Amino acid sequence: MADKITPRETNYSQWYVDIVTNAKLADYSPVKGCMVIRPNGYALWEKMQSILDRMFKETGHRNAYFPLLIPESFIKKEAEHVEGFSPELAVVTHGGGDELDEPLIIRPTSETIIWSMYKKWIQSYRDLPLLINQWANVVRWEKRTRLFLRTTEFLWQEGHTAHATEQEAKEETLKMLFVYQKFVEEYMGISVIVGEKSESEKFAGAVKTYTIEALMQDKKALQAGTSHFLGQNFAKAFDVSFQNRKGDLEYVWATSWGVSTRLIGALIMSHSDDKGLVLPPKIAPVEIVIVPIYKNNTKSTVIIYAENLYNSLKDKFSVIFDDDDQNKPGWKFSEWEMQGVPVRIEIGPRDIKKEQIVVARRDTGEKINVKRNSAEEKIRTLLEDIQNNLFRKSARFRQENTYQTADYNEFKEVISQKGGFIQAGWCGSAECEKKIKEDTKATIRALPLAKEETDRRKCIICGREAKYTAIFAKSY
RNA sequence: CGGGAUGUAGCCUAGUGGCUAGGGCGCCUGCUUUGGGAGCAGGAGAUCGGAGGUUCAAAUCCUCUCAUCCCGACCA
Repeated sequence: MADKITPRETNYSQWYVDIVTNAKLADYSPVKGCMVIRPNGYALWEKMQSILDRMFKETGHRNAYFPLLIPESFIKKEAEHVEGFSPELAVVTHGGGDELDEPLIIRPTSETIIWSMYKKWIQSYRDLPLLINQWANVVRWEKRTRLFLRTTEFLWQEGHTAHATEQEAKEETLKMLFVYQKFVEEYMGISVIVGEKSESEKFAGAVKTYTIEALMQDKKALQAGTSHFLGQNFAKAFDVSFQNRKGDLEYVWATSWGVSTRLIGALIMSHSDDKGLVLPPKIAPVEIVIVPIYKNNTKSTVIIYAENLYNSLKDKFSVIFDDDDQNKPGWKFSEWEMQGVPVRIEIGPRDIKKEQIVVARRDTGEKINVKRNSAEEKIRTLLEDIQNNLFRKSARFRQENTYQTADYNEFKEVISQKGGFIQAGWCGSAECEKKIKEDTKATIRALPLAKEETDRRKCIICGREAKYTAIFAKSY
């Protein structure tokens, strides 16, 4: 059979599309730019949700749900916010057969509706902090869409918090940024740069935007999560104030932070190979698949042996026993590899004789023989090993594709020939940032929080004193 | 929103004006198989993306339109 997945070398974009469709993660919808998330893709999202949701709750947040439809006037209340989002709004003009008095927008994000409610809920410092998260869908009318990475409608979570002091809101912003970092690195196995966004790249309406940036296999950057310090911008726009202990009225300080189904795209482009999806065990909906191998005369023996193993594992792992009689083992191997299952167990008559099982790992393709009586322990270790290996690979990849330069010609050379992250000095001016973008298509992905010792004290463009060490890259 | 490509069965595809649109995968039935995408036999499935036009005759030519992908400009 012909290969279903276009090799990365041949066409990286097509490879990505092939992975998504062949692993049955998503499919195109009848509406342009929208996608259907299929059970395999949705199971991934549910897994991410459950881990993140736990982390949000551990940091004191509660879930709520705000409406999909927002009065058009709300979005216009914050100047930068409206400017940023106007081009990508979907607007509802009719309802129940009649034209609406005021058009409704479908939320592109929920700051405005949430802050209109916070106005009602916050009067006193005793009402603060208010720590709310919501899991929702949002719609942004995009010119160019790509499965998971940028679709017209997508799923995400958005945290919206209100605080009595600037300091506390800033701490919250960073706290959640680090929650994202932990989640993406420890669970998704993706190494990220943690940093602040430049003025031109920050969220419309934010005072400061922070980001975790990952590097995909094609050496392009992907913003994997953002956390914003909103200052008092929305509090002022929606007149949300509180009385402090002294009885004075003050505006509330705000944050918002989100990750989306785009993370699934990041996951695919970080770990997967030409055989299909590769999933880190901690995020894999199915950790183990057992494939029995038999001839007619050995079938019952093998099935019983395999079923026995399945029963001993099923309470400890997420495991599937693929006893489908229609497909041959080779077909199953390919299929489960395509779907990214981290560990495959093969059991045939030869193994039963030796009281062993064959264990194949998805990340390296390596097969090992494991004694039946130590199976559980070995598999547990192996899953951990795969998880660690994927993260190490991701970290090494990012490191190996991060360059440092103080010379603009070299900068341009690296961006166009190699890709990856480039660390360089930046004076902080929008002009220099713009020039780089025009020359090379690279943007500032982050101003890393971890200040590394560098000797790049000059701006890569203008040669003036550098205020920042910036990470540049072409991005999604 | 510009440039390019593509639309023929669930998927891939042959078919540059001429008879009943051909093949592969998948699907259904039966038998044989099963350690890296099995074999044989039989079977179902297509108003050729849509609309209009040219012609004795259109999947094929023309016009319009819709959709998707790829590449750019804008964005989680």
